[in-house]
Amino acid sequence: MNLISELRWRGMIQDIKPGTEEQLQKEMTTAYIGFDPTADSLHVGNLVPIMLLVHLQRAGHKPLALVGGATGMVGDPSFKAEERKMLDEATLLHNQQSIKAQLERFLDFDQAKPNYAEMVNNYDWFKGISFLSFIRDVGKHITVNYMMAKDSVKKRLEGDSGMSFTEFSYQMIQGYDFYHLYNTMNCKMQMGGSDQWGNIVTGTELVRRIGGGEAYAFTCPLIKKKDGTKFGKSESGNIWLDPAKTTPYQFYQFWLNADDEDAESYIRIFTFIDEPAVNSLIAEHRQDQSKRVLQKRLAQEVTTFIHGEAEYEAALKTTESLFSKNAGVDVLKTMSEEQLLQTLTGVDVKEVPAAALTEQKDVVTFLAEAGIFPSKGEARKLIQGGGMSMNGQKITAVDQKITEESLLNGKNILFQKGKKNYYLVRFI
RNA sequence: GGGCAGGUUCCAGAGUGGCCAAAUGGGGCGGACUGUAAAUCCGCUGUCUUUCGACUUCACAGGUUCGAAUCCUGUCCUGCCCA
Repeated sequence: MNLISELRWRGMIQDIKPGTEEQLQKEMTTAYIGFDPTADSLHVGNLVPIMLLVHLQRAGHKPLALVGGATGMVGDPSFKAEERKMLDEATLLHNQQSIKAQLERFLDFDQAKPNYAEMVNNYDWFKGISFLSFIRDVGKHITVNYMMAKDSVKKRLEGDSGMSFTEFSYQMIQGYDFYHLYNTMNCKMQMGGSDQWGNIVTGTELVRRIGGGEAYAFTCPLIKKKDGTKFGKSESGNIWLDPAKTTPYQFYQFWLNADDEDAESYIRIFTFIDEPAVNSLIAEHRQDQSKRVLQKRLAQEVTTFIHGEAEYEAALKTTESLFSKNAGVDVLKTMSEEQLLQTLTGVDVKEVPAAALTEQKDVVTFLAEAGIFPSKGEARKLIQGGGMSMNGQKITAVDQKITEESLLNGKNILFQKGKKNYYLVRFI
């Protein structure tokens, strides 16, 4: 399958340099995408670049994942309102290693394959370059006028917070990455989100002006939610790929909660389901949206891709027991503690000393001490707002006591904060 | 280096001596409705606190005043213009 036409029907092509498609058809092409080491795990926002690399490799080309050790020290100003805080070197190093470990699970690094994936870190080549040699050998080839004409830069120039020279330099640094990879690894193509287009084109310009070579690129539209809010966040923050940060159950829930409209584009972007199958799923979805056919399939595919089959099954089981109408909490009551814990895999567990039971604490104090709320004030506020349930029953009084009678099966209490946040309290 | 305009709570943005924990909008959270959706409506949104209230905030440091986000002095930072 032709990579570009595959990505095109999925709605994953925004800008594309002329000749890119021809290049891909002509020969096995090496292409790269950069990842920012801003945290020690990738999150769902990074999923699009990952998908691009996977598609690339499946189409027989060679993917490079670049971890931005150097660029991470500078910070991309593209379309951001303000300069971001800098990370220290130790943190960056730690983050790079964690990200590398994650990426290794999605791409095929088997060197026996002609198009095996590779990982590079731009810090490796930047650490040896002096400022003087850089501005002389590289800076010479790009005019400031050219750099300032970029939309990403213009926005900051027009804003009222200014832009430091450090940030302004960013596109040169990233551009040089491309040039470097072109020279050392015969990498002829770069991909990225559409906010990267400006930076990417600076790279192709450097390849052309310094080396006289031809480089290609395309970008993927940024994922937007229908309501315009940022993709990849939930009430509790980022959705991480690291199961220690976001449990597979929570991860599954994130996708299951996709908006009806968004689900139609997500299923194309975040799964590998082929076009006819996607079309029939969408048709089925439109017939009766309340069944959430798309969301369920989407959540299944993505969870399986990231966490594996077994974790998906567990997440599904947890979801069914917590949200299904006919099962619900009543079923949980009949379970042993072991069954309960197994059923509720991925739900936040809070451990509380068993002594707390005999002290007849009121819910507010109890919840604050159990760590479900940061303070009594917040616990009270939410309870008064009617947003807190215990074992499936709404808590109506702030002075309700927690005693042994509150126990679900003699051992635990299941709390529900808001509509979708569950906490299992275990007494130890 | 000179001139001008600014720095307010998550964001935008009012407030220019007491009625200010600070309008309004956005965002976030919660509730009702529903399909664990969207739209709509309602509530909460500095921290702690059962109520009263206490404490910390309007760039930073001092000062004037019974009382300052608001006035004065200095410092730092930003934008625009000039050099």
